Amino acid sequence: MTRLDRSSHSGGGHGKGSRPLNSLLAGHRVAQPASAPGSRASVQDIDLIDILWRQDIDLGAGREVFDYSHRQKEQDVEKELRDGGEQDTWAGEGAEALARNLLVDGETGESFPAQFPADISSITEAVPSESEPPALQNNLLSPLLTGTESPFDLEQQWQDLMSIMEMQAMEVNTSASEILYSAPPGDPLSTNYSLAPNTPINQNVSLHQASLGGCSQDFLLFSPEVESLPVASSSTLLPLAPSNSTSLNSTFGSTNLTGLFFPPQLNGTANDTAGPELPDPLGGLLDEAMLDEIGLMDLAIEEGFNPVQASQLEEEFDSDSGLSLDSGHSPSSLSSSEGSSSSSSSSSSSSSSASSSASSSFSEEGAVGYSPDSETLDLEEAEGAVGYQPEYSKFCRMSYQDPAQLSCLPYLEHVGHNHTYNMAPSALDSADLPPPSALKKGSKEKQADFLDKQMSRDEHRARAMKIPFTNDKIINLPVEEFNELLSKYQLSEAQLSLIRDIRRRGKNKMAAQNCRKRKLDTILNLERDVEDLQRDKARLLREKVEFLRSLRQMKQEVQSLYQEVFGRLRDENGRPYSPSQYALQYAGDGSVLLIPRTMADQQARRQERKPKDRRK
DNA sequence: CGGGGGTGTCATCCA
DNA sequence: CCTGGATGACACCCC
Repeated sequence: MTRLDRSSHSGGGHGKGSRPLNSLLAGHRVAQPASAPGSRASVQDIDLIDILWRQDIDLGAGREVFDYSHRQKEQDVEKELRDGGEQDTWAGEGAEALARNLLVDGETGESFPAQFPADISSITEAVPSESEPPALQNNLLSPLLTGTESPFDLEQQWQDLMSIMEMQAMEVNTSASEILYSAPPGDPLSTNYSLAPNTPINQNVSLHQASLGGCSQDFLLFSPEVESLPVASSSTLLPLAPSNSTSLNSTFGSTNLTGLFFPPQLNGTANDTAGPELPDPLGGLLDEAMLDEIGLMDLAIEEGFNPVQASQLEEEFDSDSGLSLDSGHSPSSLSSSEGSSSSSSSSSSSSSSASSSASSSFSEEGAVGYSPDSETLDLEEAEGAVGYQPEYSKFCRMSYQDPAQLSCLPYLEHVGHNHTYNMAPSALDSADLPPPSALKKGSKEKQADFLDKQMSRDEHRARAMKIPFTNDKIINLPVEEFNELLSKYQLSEAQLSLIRDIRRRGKNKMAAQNCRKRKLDTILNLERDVEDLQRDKARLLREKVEFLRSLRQMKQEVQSLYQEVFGRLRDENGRPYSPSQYALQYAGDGSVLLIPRTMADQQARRQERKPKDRRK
């Protein structure tokens, strides 16, 4: 059994023990599709990770740090969406953003609409007309939408949105696209959303503009400076008089907003052509829309997320406390390498290969090392070698690989893979049987030939030099016993030298095997670590999206409240206030003030400049 | 035939 | 100094 597992030496099996490892590695790096059963990272997972990559880019971390074949795959997918073959996706994103009137921050790699400043002004100032419902909406709603958010938060949201959008765009080409665009039935955005799966970026543009535009006013309500505001006059501070608010409700009802989110003019080009007469009147609303979209995206993410994997993630998040733990799973983890040779258990739990698990079986470790190579089949030595193996187990140190397991079936070990190159011609000539071509096809000769092929170089040499004991012993005996053994025989200098070489080579051979195995395990551990980190990232992203969603919900509630309050306000004549001329401000002491728009805008601008100055 | 993976070996460092 | 483990580098083999 174990010997079959550890048939890496055999030509036919060609490393059954190690092949899976490499296949795994290859699968992660290049060949295997991410959704292949053997692959642990699904497309969705990778996409999520990509989102976080982008955030890393925002923070200045180069994506190439994490770049793997995932990126390759993603690029392939994106190539279907894009004409250009950008090397890097976010470079491509930047190009695309430019194409859609976006500017890309060269420092952060972040995209933002080129006309963003204009939008702010247009939103805050260019909509005085009361007869313009969208403007009213904007003026009404925008203060509430991002009042608690700094521009940075908004840009973060923007980044999230972009990332998620891109992910969506990618997944349009995948089977998950249906899932992605199946929004909850209750969500009013779902219809619009599902209608434009192929133009997410355009939506992004408008949304972003809207969000940033709305941001400029959002300080009104929650401005900490409200108290210090030279409130125009007592006349502007009006009692909140309940009255009919039908017009406002019909105009500003959040349920109606959805229809405004994705009209044709919201596409980037449409915005350009729309001109000043469409000064993004939906700014505030679109901020909301963006949040809605984020929520949708979140849903998309969550649904697009491989459910199995998601649940897996949940479990693993709970169970995985960190990389160290994970690496602990692995027997031959980096930390274990120091003591790996002294403890069989250190390699027993190896996740990876059959060979490692086989090596954990101590009973089979008997002749760790060289013995299996052939001596056990040496007719002259077979008895001694076989009989001796158990003893070896006492003395031999454990190794990752235990060639000993092959000792019982050495023919499996060396079928078709005899490293007799470099062999000294003299030794070969003197030791070898006549070349196969010279042999008749008798069964005995066949067997001899076969056995001969099983012999390693050193065995041939040992036989040629008439070494009176097995290479197994030479290699695996402890020093004392080894010397004792040597002393028992009258050996020539050449023989002694060969024996020493055999011993050295044999030990080095095992060491090399261990070394390679360890290296492989290290790589696997690192890959696992990477996967864990990716999962962590995905989890964090999901949490973030969740937070954004709840934030959006809160904003919606505040917005509704704002509408409700504002809609009930009446002036001295009993008429409702125009949202374009008045705005509510939330004072720090909990009171709500009604102030003229102009004042509110000024204050908003003041608020806006402050962080900018601070940045400078 | 060339490349990739596995293996053995050598040289070297180090404990 | 000897022994042996670890490892990079190289050569070879097999597929």
